[in-house]
Amino acid sequence: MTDTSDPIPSRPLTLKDVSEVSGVSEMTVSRVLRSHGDVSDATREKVLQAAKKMGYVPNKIAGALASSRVNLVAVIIPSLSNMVFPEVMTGITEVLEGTPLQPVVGVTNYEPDVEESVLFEMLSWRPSGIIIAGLEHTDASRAMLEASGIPIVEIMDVDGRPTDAMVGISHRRAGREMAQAIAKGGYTKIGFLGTKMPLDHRARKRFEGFTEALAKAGLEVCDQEFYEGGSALAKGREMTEAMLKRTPELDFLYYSNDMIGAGGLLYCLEQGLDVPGRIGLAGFNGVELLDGLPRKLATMDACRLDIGRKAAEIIASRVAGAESDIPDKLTLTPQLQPGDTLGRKTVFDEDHY
Amino acid sequence: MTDTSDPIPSRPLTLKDVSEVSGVSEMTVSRVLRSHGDVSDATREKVLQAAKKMGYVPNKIAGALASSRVNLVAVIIPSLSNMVFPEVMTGITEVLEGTPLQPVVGVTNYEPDVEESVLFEMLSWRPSGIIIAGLEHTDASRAMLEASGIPIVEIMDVDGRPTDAMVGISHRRAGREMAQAIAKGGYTKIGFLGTKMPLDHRARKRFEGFTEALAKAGLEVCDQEFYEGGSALAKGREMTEAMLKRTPELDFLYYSNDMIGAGGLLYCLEQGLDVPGRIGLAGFNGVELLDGLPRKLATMDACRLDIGRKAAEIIASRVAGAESDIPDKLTLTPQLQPGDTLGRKTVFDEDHY
DNA sequence: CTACATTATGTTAGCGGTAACAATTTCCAT
DNA sequence: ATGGAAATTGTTACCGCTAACATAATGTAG
Repeated sequence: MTDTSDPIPSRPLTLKDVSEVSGVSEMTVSRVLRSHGDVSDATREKVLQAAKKMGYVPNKIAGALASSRVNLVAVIIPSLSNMVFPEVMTGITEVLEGTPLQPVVGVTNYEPDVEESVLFEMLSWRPSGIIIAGLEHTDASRAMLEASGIPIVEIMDVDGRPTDAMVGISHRRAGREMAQAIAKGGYTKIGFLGTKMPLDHRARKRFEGFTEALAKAGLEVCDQEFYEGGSALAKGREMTEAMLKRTPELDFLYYSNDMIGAGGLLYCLEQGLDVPGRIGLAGFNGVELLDGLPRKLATMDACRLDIGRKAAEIIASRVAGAESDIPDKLTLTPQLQPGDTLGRKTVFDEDHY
Repeated sequence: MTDTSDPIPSRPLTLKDVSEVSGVSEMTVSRVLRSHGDVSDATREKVLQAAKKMGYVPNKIAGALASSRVNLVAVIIPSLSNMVFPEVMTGITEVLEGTPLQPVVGVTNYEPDVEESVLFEMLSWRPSGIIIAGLEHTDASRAMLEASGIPIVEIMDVDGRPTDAMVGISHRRAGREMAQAIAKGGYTKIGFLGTKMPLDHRARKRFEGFTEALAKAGLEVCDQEFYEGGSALAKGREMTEAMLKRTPELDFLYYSNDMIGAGGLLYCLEQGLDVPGRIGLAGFNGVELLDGLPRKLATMDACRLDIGRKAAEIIASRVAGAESDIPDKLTLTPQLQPGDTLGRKTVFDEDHY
């Protein structure tokens, strides 16, 4: 496709090269390539052809420096390996595709220090906006965010004070609602299974809301267990087994995410336990994986797609300068999906378990 | 942390600002901040303190332009939402963390046109290297890759000719080996379930290798079904049901990925089918999810972590200029993991199922 | 056919850093 | 002292592109 007749193969092409070939000034080439300003059809064609034939790729670094405009949006998230953030990314990408903006992802592994350095790294590219997970950051990170002077959207969580804009759900409330549903279901001996939480603030807040609402209903968490690393599905299975052996009287298990919940569900079904009669189960997130399970695990959708979309919309509208109609602080409301594992209704007969 | 006494809040700080505050030239500040060249301890301290206190964040755009060095590695992959690419990313990140390089991800959704534009976009930032999934690209993409003059590693697949370097497994061979194992297991009526393949070349190649080796064994695929979108686990379940109803005599199902395979496995177990006696099952990828399933699905590890690692190592060593000992074309060899669903052996008694 | 708006192109001066080299200063061995 | 190497700091000229302004070409109303 590209012209291979060029005797000097290497040095990347510049505007000048294109301008020489097409016989106009660099500025005109620049205008054509950015479709900015008036250029006659004739020259436009000439330039486009030349650029294409030569295989010219503009240097955004130079462009960004000259125009101090960088169409990148930094997205800083804790992890890519659970199913939640990829879906947020999908939402972001979806919206940003309709704009000149482009997401750039940084991953922190839930570590504040890593977040700090990733943030620094990203800011040094002078992005047009930042989408960052969570409301908890190191002092230095917070200072950088504030000093950056660009739109910032903190996502996932709304239990706290954002630096700028915020889109998410209340994990405290999510925990509370689940606790209420459990209490209403008549369960009394409740176990909790989750990730080691010191760094996962959302999981922690759900747990706090959960215990708080349980307490209001005169209940408490009778047993709990935490894990780290490994296959979440297998962990859910193992932990459930361990917990039920240790505390057989439990009649409800609340999992901090759907994956370990699914593992627990599979375990309980294999054991022939009556779910949700003998024991109820619930997870959190609403991952689509659940659709394929033998029985539908109770869960609460974390609104991941929407969070991504709204966050991107806020950034996009701020960058476009338009007075946005999207509120700065947006609280989405997850719906509790009782599925087949919460509430002591009879199990349908057509079920094979 | 940062000094809030500054009366002019906005305009991002530059080297000059730092140089004025610390009373040395911009160049010296630059040297300190890059720990490059000789600077006396006294000035170094002075500069570092000033920079920190002011909250200075260097402008990499300017730096990159001036030095024509950009420590970014473009990583172009088809998707983030299945479990395979995040793991590749993990491998890449792991290795790159020990270098000044930073990965930047672009997602193509398996669409060649999107790949082309993502590639263009990325190249316009003049990255130091490219890691890109697959060997199939549009002519224009290929031309850009060749013209870029930077190290390129095409990953996942080795069945074809790379532009530059290549790390992956032979999907044809993976398909063949699975077919051979199935034939050896004495299965004869084989069904195939997979994604709609026109765009997923790796899945296609596995399928080709699979049918080819089956043919050699005098066998053929009796029934096949393809899906698109939705929850893979649920799809696997549905497709399996549909296929077994349509073609009940099937005694083996080969799935193009573990997720739908897992769905199929769950379905078969629910139906009380004797697995792997009455029917054998196998997937592909070796996702850790399988560890939590009631029975271990036969699969073949796609070496994702290693692919990511090796690809990153190749880029890193090329960028460092060192004559690398890593070969340019690297073929990893996935191991067939028969699990509990391939081979008509008895299921172990200590198993709970 | 002038006069003035309109459109099309070119020129100049940076954007904020860094390479390369120049100019100091410091430190020793002589 | 003293010359010269080593260490430290500064100066200059870009990197490749774009904003802003200048200029040239074209159109068009009076």
